[in-house]
Amino acid sequence: MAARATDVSEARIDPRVERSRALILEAARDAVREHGYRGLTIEDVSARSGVAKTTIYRHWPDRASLLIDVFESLSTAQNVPHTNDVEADLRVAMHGLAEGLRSAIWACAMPSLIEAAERDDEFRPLIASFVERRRTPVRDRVAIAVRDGELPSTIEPDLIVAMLSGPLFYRRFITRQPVSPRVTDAVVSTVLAGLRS
Amino acid sequence: MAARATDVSEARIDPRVERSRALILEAARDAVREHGYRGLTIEDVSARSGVAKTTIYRHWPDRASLLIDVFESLSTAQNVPHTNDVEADLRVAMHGLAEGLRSAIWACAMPSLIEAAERDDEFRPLIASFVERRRTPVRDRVAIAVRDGELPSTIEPDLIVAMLSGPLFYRRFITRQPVSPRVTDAVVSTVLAGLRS
DNA sequence: TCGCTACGCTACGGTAGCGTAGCGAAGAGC
DNA sequence: GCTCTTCGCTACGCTACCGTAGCGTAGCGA
Repeated sequence: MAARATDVSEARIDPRVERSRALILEAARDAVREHGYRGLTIEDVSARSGVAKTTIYRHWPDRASLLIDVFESLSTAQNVPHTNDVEADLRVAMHGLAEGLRSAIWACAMPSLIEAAERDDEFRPLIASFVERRRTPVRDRVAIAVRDGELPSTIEPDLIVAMLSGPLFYRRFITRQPVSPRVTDAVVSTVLAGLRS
Repeated sequence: MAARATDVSEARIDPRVERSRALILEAARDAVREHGYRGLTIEDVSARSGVAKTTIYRHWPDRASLLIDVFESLSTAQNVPHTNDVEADLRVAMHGLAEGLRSAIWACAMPSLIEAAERDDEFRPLIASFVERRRTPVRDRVAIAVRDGELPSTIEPDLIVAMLSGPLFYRRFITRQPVSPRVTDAVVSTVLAGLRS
């Protein structure tokens, strides 16, 4: 939902409301990270945040709505540099992804989001927008490289992004192996070499 | 778990027990596929299977034990051919994986398993053994190719497997895009070309 | 025929969590 | 200072599910 702070007409928000919402969201993020999306309970969030359960219901109609806002608040954009060396740029981007996978909160919440998207139609657009914010900048950079002839156009940018990011996700979530810089570098250079050959 | 049918002494199993266990496991598999690992309830399994709730408890001490058996029963091995053409062999293996990702029950349960492994230490060895049964044959095939000089030894087989499988998982679970044969082929040939260049 | 085993069934006691109602207190805004 | 909003708190009713107890029954094998 969000309090629509950008409203032109009336941006006046009671500071108490703002405080409550912030505390609730932060506690809910922690809860999701620890217990997953099915494990998030309003009473737990209330206990963690120190905000009364009733106050939570004053701001969100039900558990699902809060959950959606939590996931939305976790999504962060991906910065991709733009020099005249695609490989270097993508290397930077993938290191950013690897770093996020290693330590960011969204990485802990990712399995929950995947699971939620698999079960509930309601969450499906959510994972899409969630991923898109990190994927689009990378894909755009790739697309430019294709346009400029730095990369062949035989394989669409979407799939190239999958070939770059996929192995990192795979190691993080499936085999639970470390996603070190060395691994990231190997993936980027192998894939780009493969594309150019 | 399992009824230890390989016992030398007494392999005598009451057919009724066998029937109950089979019905329960099958219903539980369906339940996990539909509702995830947190959504599996004994009462639901009982209702689906037609087996009394008490009977379920006669065979499994609690919900978690049943869940573990469910996941174990879902894991299937991966067949990898062994001709003298690595690329062709890996292509076949990856098509098998893609096929599984598209339609197999274990693919529907995968998000649950990932989620479970992320939250509970108890499930962590489970996803390891689950994945290993599919990953090891592929890695072995790659290792042989490295030994025979068909692939360079600069990148360890483990990471090569990640570069091959990762993009498929990524498309299936993260972006929820189709994992078509065309995609699979593109991944295999790009990665192998990259390794050889 | 007689046990023995596994099963189904009903009925529990107990817990966790949902979402609601109503009241009194605090403090923001005017 | 007055009012109006927001909050905290306690107490609910309700549902879903856990895991258990106890009884009666069906069928197989000796």
